Amino acid sequence: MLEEGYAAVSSRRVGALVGMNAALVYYYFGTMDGLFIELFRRGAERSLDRLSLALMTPQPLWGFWDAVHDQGNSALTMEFIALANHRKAIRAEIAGYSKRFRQIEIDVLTRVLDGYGLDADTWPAVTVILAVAGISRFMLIEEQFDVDIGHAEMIAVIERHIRALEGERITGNVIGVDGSRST
Amino acid sequence: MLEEGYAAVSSRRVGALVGMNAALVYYYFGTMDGLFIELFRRGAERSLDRLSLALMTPQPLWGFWDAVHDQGNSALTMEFIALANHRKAIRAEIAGYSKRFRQIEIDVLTRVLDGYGLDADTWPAVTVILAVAGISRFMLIEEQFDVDIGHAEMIAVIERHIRALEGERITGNVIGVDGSRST
DNA sequence: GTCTATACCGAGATAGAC
DNA sequence: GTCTATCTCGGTATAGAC
Repeated sequence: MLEEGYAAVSSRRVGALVGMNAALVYYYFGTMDGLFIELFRRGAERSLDRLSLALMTPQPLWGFWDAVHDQGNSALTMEFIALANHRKAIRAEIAGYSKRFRQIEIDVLTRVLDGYGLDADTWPAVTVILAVAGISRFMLIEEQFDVDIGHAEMIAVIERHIRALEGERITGNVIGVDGSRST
Repeated sequence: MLEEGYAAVSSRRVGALVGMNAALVYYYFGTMDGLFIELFRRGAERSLDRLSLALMTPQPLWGFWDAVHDQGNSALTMEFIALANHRKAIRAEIAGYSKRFRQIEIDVLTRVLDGYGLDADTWPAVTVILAVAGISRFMLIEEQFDVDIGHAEMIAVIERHIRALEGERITGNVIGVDGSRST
């Protein structure tokens, strides 16, 4: 799916990949849609876990930035968004998870930013979240196309603001993809 | 392509849609890739024209915001990005146009923002561009999924900053998709 | 649970008549 | 320039043996 796009994912190829028969895809997932939904769910649950961990850190803002800035799932997410364009079941799935993500981010960061003394009227927490997430994803997409004009400057600006609120990043808090904590 | 995804675009369907034979697609475009590239080019050229017009306005910042924020092209752009994941020719095409867009934006807005007295060290023009473009596109994607939590607040924050730099928006300057000027 | 066999469809692409 | 005819491939999905 990552290498050749969602259209290249077929029961025959999945079967061949795992060394089994293509018909088993239908036995286990019913339809191809079922397979895609299950695949999306597993990835989304992992991402939710990772986000929660990052937000429980002593530096939740740095944690959020790291979680959202990291590459891994970005290309796959794009593929699912394109896939959702014409598969209603998948569209509903993505919408549901997006809202869950957003709600967790809002719940935690509203308190955190308030604690840092950020004025919620000029910068509501949800706008900080949208800005960081949007800018991050945009840069990740551009990187896929080897377009990185201004990325370094953008990252510098964002990290300057995070630093002003939450202080210098303490590297020991970084949460890995597997939930591990770097030393 | 918009309604059912790029995978649903086939020579047979294109032929049927225009009431002619499927083989003509190959006569005119060589391959399906050729058709996609031509389609992308035409859309991109139109968007480039529109951007240029918006930046020639007496309020280039508002013009930029409108051009990037509106975009009926967003869903189509997502589809092309997904398509580019596994078609090298299209990937190169998108990369090239992205850089052209970015360069025009930088050329104009660097001068404009400097004229407004914005400090280029704390907020280089390219970071303003990336932020506005990234946040916009993120919200447009979310809207496709009926997720709009915090969008109104986000728009308010961005427009407040534009207003602080460029003053109240003068509606007579709005450039339509067709290049027309609203009254 | 895993397989084979198969039905059915539509994809990309080309050859060649007109 | 437009068509018909056709090749080859691989897709989704199901039936039914083992």
